[in-house]
Amino acid sequence: MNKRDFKDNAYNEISRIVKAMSNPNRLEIIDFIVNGEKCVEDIALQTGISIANASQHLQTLKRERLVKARKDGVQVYYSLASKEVFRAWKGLRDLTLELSPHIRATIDQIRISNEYDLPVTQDQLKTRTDVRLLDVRPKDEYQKGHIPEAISIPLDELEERFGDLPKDKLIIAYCRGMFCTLADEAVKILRAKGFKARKIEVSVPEYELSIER
Amino acid sequence: MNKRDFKDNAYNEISRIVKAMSNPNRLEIIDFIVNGEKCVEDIALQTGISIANASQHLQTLKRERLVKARKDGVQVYYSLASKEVFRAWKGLRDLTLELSPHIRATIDQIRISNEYDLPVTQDQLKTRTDVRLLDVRPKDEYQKGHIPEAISIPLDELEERFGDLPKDKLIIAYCRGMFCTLADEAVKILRAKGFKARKIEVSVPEYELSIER
DNA sequence: CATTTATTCAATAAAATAATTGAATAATTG
DNA sequence: CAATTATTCAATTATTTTATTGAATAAATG
Repeated sequence: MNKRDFKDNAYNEISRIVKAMSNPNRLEIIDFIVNGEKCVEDIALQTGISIANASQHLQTLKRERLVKARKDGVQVYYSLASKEVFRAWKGLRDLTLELSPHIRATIDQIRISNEYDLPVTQDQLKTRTDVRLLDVRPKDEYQKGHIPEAISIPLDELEERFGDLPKDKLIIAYCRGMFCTLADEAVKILRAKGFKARKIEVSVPEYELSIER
Repeated sequence: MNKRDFKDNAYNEISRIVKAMSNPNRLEIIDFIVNGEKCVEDIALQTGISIANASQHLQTLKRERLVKARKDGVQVYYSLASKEVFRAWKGLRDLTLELSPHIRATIDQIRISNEYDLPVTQDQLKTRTDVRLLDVRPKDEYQKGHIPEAISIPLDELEERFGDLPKDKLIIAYCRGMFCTLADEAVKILRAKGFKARKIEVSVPEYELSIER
């Protein structure tokens, strides 16, 4: 094999992987299943596309080995094939946030329109003892992995569980990450009830990646 | 703006950036200009495509702000817009190496067919004093940035400069990175002349990234 | 100012790709 | 066996992508 063929080979292979990630629906699927395996119906529901379409997108991702499938009864659960897939996804997401200031602005706007203070960074989190970390994702995602010390109150149970939360501490809510608004909504509700509450932008996979080094 | 519109917006934006990176020629261009700015002709020559085609691909990358252009007299020099672009590229490359073992195998085959020992890792590099680090890229790339302690002998000057290299030390050659064969060729030549020589896989941008943390 | 050189632009044509839908199929469970 | 769930298939449609020309533009040189 000559030099040119070798290079063509390599760049074509990368291109195929990148093309598999280049569709908005597939990007959203990746960003969703990062929080734990999900069946096709969950994914269709979350992304607002048809089940057949979701299945097809999942086949595309599977063909390129970006996701793995686990059959449990009649359902097939999909999850990311490896941490490396998450790293690549995060690289692309962070790049886009740098290159497209308007996306960053939209995120901030959503925060501001929900009457937010500045977000809390991950570093601040470690040094403060006057806070209570709150995971507002669905229970199953919490059970598959969460940030240490976090308690689980899924957003739709929040109204019934105000009693489990301290009034004197700052409640720091997190959810699925950058493009998820669960924690934003939780903070809004908590503030209306007189709690001190904020969102933190870090998600579980990002937290886990950050403690690896 | 509702939740769905916000998400569509975000994933569409990422998708546009990813699509700009999804073409094999553009991936090769990115991987090439990582080593310093290059004019259109250089890029066309390196990738084996026409000048008009190279220019067109560069416009696509520029439109998405992945590369920046600097005009110098009659030439336009292109380079990556930021470190974040390199990080994203590296994420995709590393992901592909994990997902496509056959690419890794091809790289190793090229190494083996050139009679190589196991490659030296970056960590080993720091602890050894019995080595001489050799940058075999074109002079201009060395001048734009190189690994500390490395001396510059472009591959096409190697035959005339054997005298500048020690016979008693291990010569560790590096070039543009994973898919570049300059260092492989240098090692082959050096060994034929009785030098102890190896390639190291790390490139300058990867080295710089690694010392950042 | 005319010429040369590098790059971009515009238009074309070819090719490939791929997104979506609904119906059909297959597998599992009760 | 009926119901549920997931996957595949085929057809349609749309869209995009890409390489190739040759002309246009811009800067430098004689």
